[in-house]
Amino acid sequence: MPKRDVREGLSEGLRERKRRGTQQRITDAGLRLFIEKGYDAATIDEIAAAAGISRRTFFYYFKSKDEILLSLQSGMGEMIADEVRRAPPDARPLDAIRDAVVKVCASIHTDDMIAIDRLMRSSEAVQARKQASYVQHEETLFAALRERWPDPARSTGLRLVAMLAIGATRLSSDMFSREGGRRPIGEVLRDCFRDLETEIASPCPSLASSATEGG
Amino acid sequence: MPKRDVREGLSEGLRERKRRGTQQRITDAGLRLFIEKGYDAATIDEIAAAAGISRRTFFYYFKSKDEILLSLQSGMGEMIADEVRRAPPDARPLDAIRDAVVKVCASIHTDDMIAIDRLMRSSEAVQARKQASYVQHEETLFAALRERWPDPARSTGLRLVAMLAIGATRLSSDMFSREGGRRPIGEVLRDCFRDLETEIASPCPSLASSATEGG
DNA sequence: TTGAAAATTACACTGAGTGCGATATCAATA
DNA sequence: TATTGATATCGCACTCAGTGTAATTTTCAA
Repeated sequence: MPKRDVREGLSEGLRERKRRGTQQRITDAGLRLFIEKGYDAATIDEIAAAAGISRRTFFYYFKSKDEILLSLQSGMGEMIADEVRRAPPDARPLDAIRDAVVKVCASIHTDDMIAIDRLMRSSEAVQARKQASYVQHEETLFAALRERWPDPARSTGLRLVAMLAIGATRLSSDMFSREGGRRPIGEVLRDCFRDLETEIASPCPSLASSATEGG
Repeated sequence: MPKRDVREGLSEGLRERKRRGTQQRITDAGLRLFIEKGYDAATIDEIAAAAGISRRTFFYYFKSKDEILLSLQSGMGEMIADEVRRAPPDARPLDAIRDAVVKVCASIHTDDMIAIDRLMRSSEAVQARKQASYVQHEETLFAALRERWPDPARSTGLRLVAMLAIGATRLSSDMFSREGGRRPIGEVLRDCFRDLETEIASPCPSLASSATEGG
């Protein structure tokens, strides 16, 4: 009698526990070695050895070396999207996202954030993949926005708002890291979004604007 | 008599001509092979052979395989920035950028654009580096914006406007490629920027939307 | 207990990218 | 013309990331 696999999420037993353990050990070993010797100098052989597994098993857990770093920020997009889904329906999308981002970022260990950010900066390829993961976040967020404000006429606009919001987040976390975390991330974020609104929304509507003027 | 090295840009002689020729041959060979066999399957050995050079010389011209593709869109950022520098000073930044982007994109062969876009989509690493190059464009554009509107208080806002504009460009070129180039790129771009303004600038768009409800 | 699925491993292979050193070519000068 | 220095070209050997394959062990459910 099959015991109804509905309990999938609970205690998947030894297998699942081991799996999580191994994954964690790889991440820890990787992070430690990256910090110790730099991203490029730390080889997969070393990481695998430090994690107590074989080289081949590493690739069973991670598709590539940079996934170690990428996996650390993979949940962000979903977390922000979830917050947005909970936003009051009469809010402006941009406000809803700002509040969501502030809330999510507040829940992250800032020390780790700075360390990881520094690491990512040390390799061009990783840096590039990080940017790509932001695009992923944009799309996740966009999906949430469309659920909240389903009018298809607004779709493209919402896509851009998602871009913008993730962009502001990117800029904020950048500033935050470069400042060494002196100001709280929430504050940096709010400032960014405020500056954005000042720049976009308010500048004198009196000026002749969108004339299709060739130059 | 040293002939005034000021003429650097003109006909730097045989050496420079050869150099450009080789670079072009590598690019051509690479592009052809990428299209023929796919990005991953085309090896550097093959590309070098097809370009009539040695494998080692390839790396003298390009830092890596993906640089062949990246080099094709490397000028974009500067071109847009130059256009922005020429914009009337009373224009709104976002309008200035939009016009600049429309102008620059109009000068690009769309067939190539679509082909290259498809290629980039075929490799995650290249895709990632492409995103990274957009960030580069953002920064180039931001520099131009700061020259035009130097008020330091607006700096962060302008940084975000640059993000936004490049984002709109990214989205447009994405839509354009996915549409297979049916609509002219300039039109797609304008629509994007218009949708953006509608979504952002208007005080409360959530109430007065024409409910074009679809499935 | 048994059998399927998941996890782990070794081995061999391809291909990107680098370091090094040798040789060739260009461009200018004595 | 010979010399010289910078720029190009090339071959070789190396490291390392990532993959394919196939064999072995471990977990888990029936």
